[in-house]
Parts: sequence; structure tokens; C-alpha cells
Amino acid sequence: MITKINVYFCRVNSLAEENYLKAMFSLSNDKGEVNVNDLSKRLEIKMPTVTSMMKRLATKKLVHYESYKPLKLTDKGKKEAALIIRKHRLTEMFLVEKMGFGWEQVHEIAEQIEHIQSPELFAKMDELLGFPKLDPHGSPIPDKNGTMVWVAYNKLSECKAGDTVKLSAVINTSAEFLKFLNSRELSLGLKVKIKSVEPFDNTMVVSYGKRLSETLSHTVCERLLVEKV
Amino acid sequence: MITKINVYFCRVNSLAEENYLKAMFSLSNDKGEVNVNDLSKRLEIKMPTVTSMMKRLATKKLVHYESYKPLKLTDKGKKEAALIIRKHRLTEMFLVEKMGFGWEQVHEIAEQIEHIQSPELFAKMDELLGFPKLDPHGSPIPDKNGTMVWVAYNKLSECKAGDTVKLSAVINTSAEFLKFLNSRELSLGLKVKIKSVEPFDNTMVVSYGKRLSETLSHTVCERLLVEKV
DNA sequence: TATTTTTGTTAGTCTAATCTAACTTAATAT
DNA sequence: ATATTAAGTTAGATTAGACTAACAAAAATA
Ligand SMILES: [Mn+2]
Ligand SMILES: [Mn+2]
Ligand SMILES: [Mn+2]
Ligand SMILES: [Mn+2]
Repeated sequence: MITKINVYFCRVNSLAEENYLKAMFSLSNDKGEVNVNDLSKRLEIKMPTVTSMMKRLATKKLVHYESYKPLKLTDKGKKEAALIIRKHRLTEMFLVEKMGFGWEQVHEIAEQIEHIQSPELFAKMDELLGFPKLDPHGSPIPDKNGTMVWVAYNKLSECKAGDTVKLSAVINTSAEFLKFLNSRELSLGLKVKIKSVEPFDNTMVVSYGKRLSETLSHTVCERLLVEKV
Repeated sequence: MITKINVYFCRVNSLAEENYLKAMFSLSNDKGEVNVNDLSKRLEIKMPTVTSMMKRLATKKLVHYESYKPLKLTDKGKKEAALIIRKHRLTEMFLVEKMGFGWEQVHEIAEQIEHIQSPELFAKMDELLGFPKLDPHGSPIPDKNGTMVWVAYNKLSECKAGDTVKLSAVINTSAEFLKFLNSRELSLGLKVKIKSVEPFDNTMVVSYGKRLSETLSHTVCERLLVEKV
């Protein structure tokens, strides 16, 4: 009688499971809680499916699940989610810095490559990039232990007329928004001076580079993170 | 009454389907035929599963299927298979040439990346590599239409004492074999002179580079493809 | 507080992709 | 030619991951 023994202790998660973990991580509020409904909307997956996946992830010790209570990632779940985000952001950085893609082109590709199982591949990207701390959209890249250091930026929309700030990150990373920023020559690292703020609709008139008077809607200013200089 | 219409005509194949297509392509003989049994062994998937997948691929017009007859890819199936192989080999080339991996490290990674859906990614690899015709193991990279040009190499084992040949490709691309070649400083493009062939076991004594007398087993010589010079 | 709306769960269905057991057809050996 | 073995198929089970319909709990509103 031969008994087959599974020697692969570190069973990896499926693509679907990884996408749930990542979505939970990024939707978590300060309490680390997520609602079934929010997850359902984010993933475009119906609520009953989310519930059943949460039960599965709970048996894998990745999620704390109790009926009708908000969902929480366990420490293990948080770490695994952060490591997927690490792969996502390293990939985006690699695509931009080493392959010449625009920052508006890389998210969709990274959404797939983040699921590749190859520590060597991502270690090599990291090395070739010189161990970057931020991705092309200014978001922090978690380290190998899944630790993510958040820098406390301000929204441009919360700054006042007369302030001079440095563009440091974007909140929305949709291709449309990034293409809009490209069209205005707005990129990370840029110094921007706020000339005036329209009190009625919070539209801002700003100057930067060769552009001495550009008007940015509140919607845009809310999605730009800056540092005071 | 609103009717939902599927506008995505070019439904992509699943990862499983792609792996079957690729395996069929590479197992096909000169007649373009494969047996269920061979496919089953190659993919490490039981025969009934293979049969049912063949029926699915037949409904998708990728495979000609008739009970108890050998399997054949349709022209469409051949093209799709070749385009996956194109992605695989472009990836291997990129990993070796642009990221500094060894030729023995890249197959496993390419096995995953070949399934990424992003024409832009592979077009960029192709461009950065200067539109290569061969992968790091000397195998031809199919073009964008799925056309693959085979060069007729000889096996080193079929050459005679006194011949001088150029190492052009490897048949076996297992990491073990490639590491063995590394250990003997054998790489593609190398000029090798055959000093003698042992009649008993077909072992060859060869010289190349700074190595004036290396002994290669028949097993090794059978897996090395060469051009006469 | 009572009603309505929103959120979440349960139960049951479906497809993809795998398996085993049993059977059939084809190939090989005696 | 017959018996045996190998190859291939059918039938039925299983799991992951999705869905809808119906119901239950919680939150919001009147
Ligand atoms: Mn992204
Ligand atoms: Mn993803
Ligand atoms: Mn390969
Ligand atoms: Mn593959």
C-alpha cells in the first residue's frame, strides 16, 4: 500500500482567489473592514458568489468571516494581498521604465502578470529597476514581507491659492484619466503653482512648466495627490 | 425588452485550451496527426479528459475529431497554437537577452507568460529584441501570422569524426540538460570539432574553445542540433 | 414604531476541467 | 484465427467558480 503524500505545503491561491484578496485589501477602510456589497461591485461578481468565496477564504485562514458582519482579511490574507500588489506594481514600473510603455497602458497588463508564479521574475524586475519604492502612479510598492509604507499626501483640491506643490501620485489610474493628464503635460514630480480657486465650483487655475494658465476641474484636482514645497 | 448582445466576436481560448493546442502542435508528426494517448501523457491529463476536450475544440473549429481516428488541428487551430508558441519564444528571448536570465531558467516562466492577453506586450518585446527569428534554444519564433520556418539541422550524433560543426539548437530544453551544457561551456553558435567517435557506444570526443578534449555521450549528442561548416 | 429599502444568505443550477470505473475498438502476439 | 494488450470512449462523480430566485437580517425612512 503506497500512500501519496502532498509535499507542497505552500499551496498557492487561484487567480480568482488572488483577485478577491487584492480587492479586499484595496477596499479596506481604516478598520480593515469591507462589505460584501462593495466587493461585489468592485469585482463585478454577484453577492452570493462573493459570500461563498469568503467562506472558502475563511477555511484557508485568509479571511475572518461571520454572517452579516463586515469582512476582514487575516494577517495572512493581508500579507498575501500585499505581495500580489507588489507584483502588480513592480510590473507596472518595469513596463514603463524598461520597456517604454506609457503609464496609461500598464495597468491592464499588470493585472494579468501579477498572477505569475515566479519569485525569480519579480526579483529580477526589482533588481533591474534598482529596488523602486513607488510605482509609475506614485503608489508605494510593498516590500518582500508585504509591508507597505504609505506616504501622507494631500489632495490638490485641498490646497489653497498661492500654494506651490509637487505632483506626487494619482488616485484614479484609469487610462482615460491618465491620457487626460498626458494631454495637459501633467506628470509626477512636476511643480505646480495654484494661481486661484473658483469658489463656486472649486475649479483651480494653475501654472506649471511652460503652461502659465491651465484650468483644472475639481474632479481632476481631487484625483491628484501632492506634496507641499 | 432589452436583449444583451455579445460584441466580443473573438472569444479567447482558456488557459487549458491553449495548453492542449500547443501540445497538439508540438506532438504533430509530418501528417499533422496526434494520438489521444500521446497528448494524455504529454499534458499529464487522463485520456477521457483529453477526449472530452477534443470534442470541445472540435465545436470551436480548432480540431478535426472523429472517434477512434488520430487527432488533427484545423488550420485555425494550427495558427492559434503557433501564435501561443510565438509568445512563449519571444518571452524566453526577452528574459535571456533583456533581463539576464540563463537559458535554463526561462521555460517555466514562459509557460505562464505565453497565456497573457496583450498584443502590445509581445509587440514591444519583439521590437526591443529587434524582431528575432530564433529563441534562446535555437527554435524558430513563428511570425505574427503563425508561420514557422524550420531550418533543417543535423543531430551532432549523426556527424562523423573529422567534421567541424556549429552548435545551432538543442532538442531537449530541460533545465537539467541545459545546466549540463553550461557546465561544459557548450552554447549556441559554438564551433565544435569531432575528434573521434567510439564505435561501441557512439560516444564522441570533441574539441571546442579552450576545451581540447571533451567526451560527450550519445544521449547528449542526439539532443544537439548542428550545422556543417 | 412600523414600513420600506438595502444588504447578505441559502438553495439550486450551470459550465469548465478534472477524475475513476467500465466498456469498446483497434492493434499485437501467440 | 484467437487471445491478449493497448488505445479510446462513455457514463458518472467531483470541485471551482460563476449565476438566479427566494428568503432573512439589518439599516434607513416614514
Ligand atoms: Mn495598476
Ligand atoms: Mn488580476
Ligand atoms: Mn520553452
Ligand atoms: Mn502554458
